[in-house]
Amino acid sequence: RLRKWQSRLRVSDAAERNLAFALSELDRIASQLKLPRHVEEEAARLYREAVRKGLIRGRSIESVIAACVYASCRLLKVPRTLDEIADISRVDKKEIGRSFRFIARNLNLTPKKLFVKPTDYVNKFADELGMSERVRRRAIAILEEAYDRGLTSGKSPAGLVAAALYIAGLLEDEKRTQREVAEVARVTEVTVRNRYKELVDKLNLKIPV
Amino acid sequence: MVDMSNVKLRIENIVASVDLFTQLNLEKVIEICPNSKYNPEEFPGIICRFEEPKVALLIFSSGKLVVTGAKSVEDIERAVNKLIQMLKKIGAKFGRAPQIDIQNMVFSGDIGMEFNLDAVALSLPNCEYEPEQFPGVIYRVKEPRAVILLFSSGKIVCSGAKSEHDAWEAVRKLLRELEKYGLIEEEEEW
DNA sequence: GCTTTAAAAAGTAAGAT
DNA sequence: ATCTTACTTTAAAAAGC
Repeated sequence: RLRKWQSRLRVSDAAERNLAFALSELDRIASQLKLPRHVEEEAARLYREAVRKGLIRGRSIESVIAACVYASCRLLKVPRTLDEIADISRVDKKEIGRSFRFIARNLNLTPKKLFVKPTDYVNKFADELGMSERVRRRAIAILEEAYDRGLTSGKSPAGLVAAALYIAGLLEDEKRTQREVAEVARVTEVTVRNRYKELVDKLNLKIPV
Repeated sequence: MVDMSNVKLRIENIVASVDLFTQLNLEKVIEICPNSKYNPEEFPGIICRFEEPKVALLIFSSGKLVVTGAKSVEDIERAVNKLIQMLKKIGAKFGRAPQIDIQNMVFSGDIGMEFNLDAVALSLPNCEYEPEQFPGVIYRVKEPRAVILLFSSGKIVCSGAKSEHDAWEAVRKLLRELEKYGLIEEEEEW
């Protein structure tokens, strides 16, 4: 009888210790990324739900917490790249991505709920690049036309937004280098260049020389 | 009825598990396998490659094998028989015919139509689409059990099926779902 | 869970020239 | 800048850690 009691206490002890560790890790990531409180709270809620459904088995607490942070950002439309989260997590991007897809599947986080409009990424990157409202509008118009022309399926949203901002910068005389847009979007210059070429070619954009 | 007349499937890889029903001394087996690798510390089996038929074999001391890279079931049978002939020279005894089980078949294919994957992901239930991580939509078919990767070009990859018939059945189910949610007739209106 | 093997799809990445 | 090579995703088995 007493033994059973003790083992239960031990189990709840371990569970509490794990939760405390998870929440402290969440706090660390949230503060470093300067995430709004509601995003951190949603990530905590997702994590508790994942624990309740036994989704942590076979995965590290750290990768699941990082995945919950990313999922929370997606759900609440607070643009953050997986790279930014991976930078401050001890777990690598690939592992966080796996945990993210796993919890998304099991917590019914559908592509629809997780969809973040390119517009939100345009604003985030433009903020970091100090670009004007005029450039943002232009970039969004380019992205909309690209979508209508079927040029965006399967492509990295970050790469597309980076290229659109690069082009909009040239058109509106607020140039930023490919290196600068690539850096904020966390893609390579080659990706920006490839998207840029395709958009300029297929949308017949006239770039001032 | 779903129109499958424009759909193509091509076999790319077959994985089979095989039981030779004979224990093997891998140290002896290595010496008769030309291009093979054996590092028990990193992997318990011998990794052996045949050029004809072009397959890769994983050989275990239990007498069980994994044959991969084949493009046909016949290739697997030929590879297994070839290995058996080699093992006989090294003194292995075979009391019964090997048991070959097809475990997985991978196909590449084409649905013959382009897709707006954002639209597919929005309406097709139980699918995954994370273009930042992988360019295709991932769709899991329960029965027959298989997974299909759908790309915007309409090209697909179907894996997990245990027969060509199952692969076609899985693709048929995906097409039924795409049709059900109005994702088939698009084309102009993206 | 991981290790090893094969193969395709399309996109992105990395290192070399 | 462009090329080549390589890695992301999917499935499954083998024996052992």
